[in-house]
Amino acid sequence: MTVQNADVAHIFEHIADILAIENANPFRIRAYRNAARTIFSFTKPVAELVSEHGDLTELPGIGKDLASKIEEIVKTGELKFLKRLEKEIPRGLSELVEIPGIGPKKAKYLYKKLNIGSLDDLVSAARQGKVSKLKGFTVQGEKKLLQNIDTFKHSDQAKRTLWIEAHDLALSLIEHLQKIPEIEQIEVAGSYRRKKTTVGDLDLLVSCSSPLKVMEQFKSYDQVQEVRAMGDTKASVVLKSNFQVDLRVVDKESFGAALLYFTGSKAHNIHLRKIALEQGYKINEYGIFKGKIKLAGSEEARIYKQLGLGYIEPELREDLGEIEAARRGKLPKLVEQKFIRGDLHAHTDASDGQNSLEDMAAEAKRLGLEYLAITEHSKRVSIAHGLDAKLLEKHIRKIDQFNKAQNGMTLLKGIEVDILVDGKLDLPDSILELLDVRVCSVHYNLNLSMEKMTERIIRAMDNRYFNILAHPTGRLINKRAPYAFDLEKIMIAARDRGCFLEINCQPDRLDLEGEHCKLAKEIGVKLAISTDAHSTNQLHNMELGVAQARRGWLENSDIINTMSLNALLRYLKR
DNA sequence: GCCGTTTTCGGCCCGACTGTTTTCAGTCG
Ligand SMILES: Nc1nc2c(ncn2[C@H]2C[C@H](O)[C@@H](COP(=O)(O)OP(=O)(O)OP(=O)(O)O)O2)c(=O)[nH]1
Ligand SMILES: [Mg+2]
Ligand SMILES: [Mg+2]
Ligand SMILES: [Zn+2]
Repeated sequence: MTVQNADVAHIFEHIADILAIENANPFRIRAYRNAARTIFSFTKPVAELVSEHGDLTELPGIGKDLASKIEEIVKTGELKFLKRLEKEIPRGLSELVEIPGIGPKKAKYLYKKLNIGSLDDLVSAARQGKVSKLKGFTVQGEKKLLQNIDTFKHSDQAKRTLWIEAHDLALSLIEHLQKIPEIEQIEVAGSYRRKKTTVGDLDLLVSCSSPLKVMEQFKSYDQVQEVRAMGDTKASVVLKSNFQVDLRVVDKESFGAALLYFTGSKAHNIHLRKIALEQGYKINEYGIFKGKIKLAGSEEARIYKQLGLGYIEPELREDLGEIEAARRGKLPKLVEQKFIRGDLHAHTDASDGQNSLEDMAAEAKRLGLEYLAITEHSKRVSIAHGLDAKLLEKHIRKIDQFNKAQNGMTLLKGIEVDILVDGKLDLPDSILELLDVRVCSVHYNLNLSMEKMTERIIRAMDNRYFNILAHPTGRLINKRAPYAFDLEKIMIAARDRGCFLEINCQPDRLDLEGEHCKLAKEIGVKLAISTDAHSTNQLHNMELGVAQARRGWLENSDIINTMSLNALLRYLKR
């Protein structure tokens, strides 16, 4: 198995943790964290770059030293430098800093004083009351520590919360807070606002003339389990679900600056603040300042403007080139929900959907769409009552019948046809030919080698009736990793054959997601944003996919379902 | 450890909350 970017990133993060415990230069530590972030979000495998003798130092934050370390990791699968560090600091010690309230200094202190080298060591020391006797700890703190360790052990740290679940919670929290009439503005910031597929917590920002009231109301939310911190302007609670919510309250003159700060990302903030310094300004969550004079603060856009930058949409704020683009006036004009004219992947009760064809069409029309493709499963997916050729013919007639009635909404004759293990499609060309659009997907035999899976999909694309590759990576967030295949090769093959890839809008798929979209744009393959709705409600998920497209810098022209129906049908012909 | 149309050395974002720190370090956002 070749070394993945995520593996390299994890090694650098681990090094940063150890160096922090060793009290190394904080900027050296940051350099490792920055490099980890850069590599993690780099769209191409660094292993590939190494084998092609590419120049790793062209990546931001990667210099000579880190480049050679990456090369060593890719070539040997390990890093001598890390081995050396691990001899000095036990591996378990970096677990400690995962516990809220324990940072590198306390971890080192516990190690020095009590020889605590792992979470288990810490638990037994705390149970014996040894921790509370140390300087900087209390009996109460010791109790809380044991609780925090317990919840940590019982939660899956790898699991972040789906954006859509955070969304429901956010609505409920907002409703609760808005009972305070003095509240002027309220916004959910953080990764939620940047529309990441998953979030680590919720970050709420409020402007209000009486902050104390807001803090009290926040604390009284009935799901609050624990108050982590509670000050004059800032509070942090953990809910019964072990989900953290942060609240920041500012006055309205600072709302824009605070929104900018709280939306992040952290890397975006640091980069903006660095530019501000270079221009003789200072940015904090209260505004942008020249000396003591506040130049702006109530609106985000005015802060960007003061720096000579165009407004940067939240979805782009990852410090992945958006600030440079803004400076050069080269920001993309991102695709928007209102430009989406149709949906190319939906199911009805003819296979495993919940609603009738008529209901789905009516809802799509209500949502302002011009066309909706009905794409039932094919026969291989028997648990979903996939259609065989005969049933599909019946289905085709039904759609023709529907369209005759001129409903102000055109249904497209489609199919979600399975890509079989040998790369053949699950239905004969003679029937595929009769359709307007064919969505093709892999549902079975997921454990092929990378080469076999890539070959399988490309062979399927060789079929001239192949239009759109559905949920291309096959991952299910928090449940199933993407199957092994070469996404870049697939994108190139699709582009060269006039095929397209999907941004599947199901909340636990979001497949492709933002970073993949960026790669698609670089390669030049166009995408379809499709809900894969199995009910009328799920037709509303379009905006989740649009958000991912936006995170990937995509514009209207990168998305085929921004086209009019006639243009699209011509475009699909191969 | 990285980086550079003000620099190849000397900077590297900025502030809130907590605890016992009597003047600030640690942790976190
Ligand atoms: N300037 C500055 N801002 C920060 C720093 N850490 C966090 N922030 C800002 C930017 C973050 O997006 C925002 C919220 O912090 P979070 O820890 O909740 O991160 P975020 O929501 O981006 O990701 P998440 O999904 O919650 O892990 O606070 C920092 O060290 N400096
Ligand atoms: Mg957050
Ligand atoms: Mg947060
Ligand atoms: Zn489907």
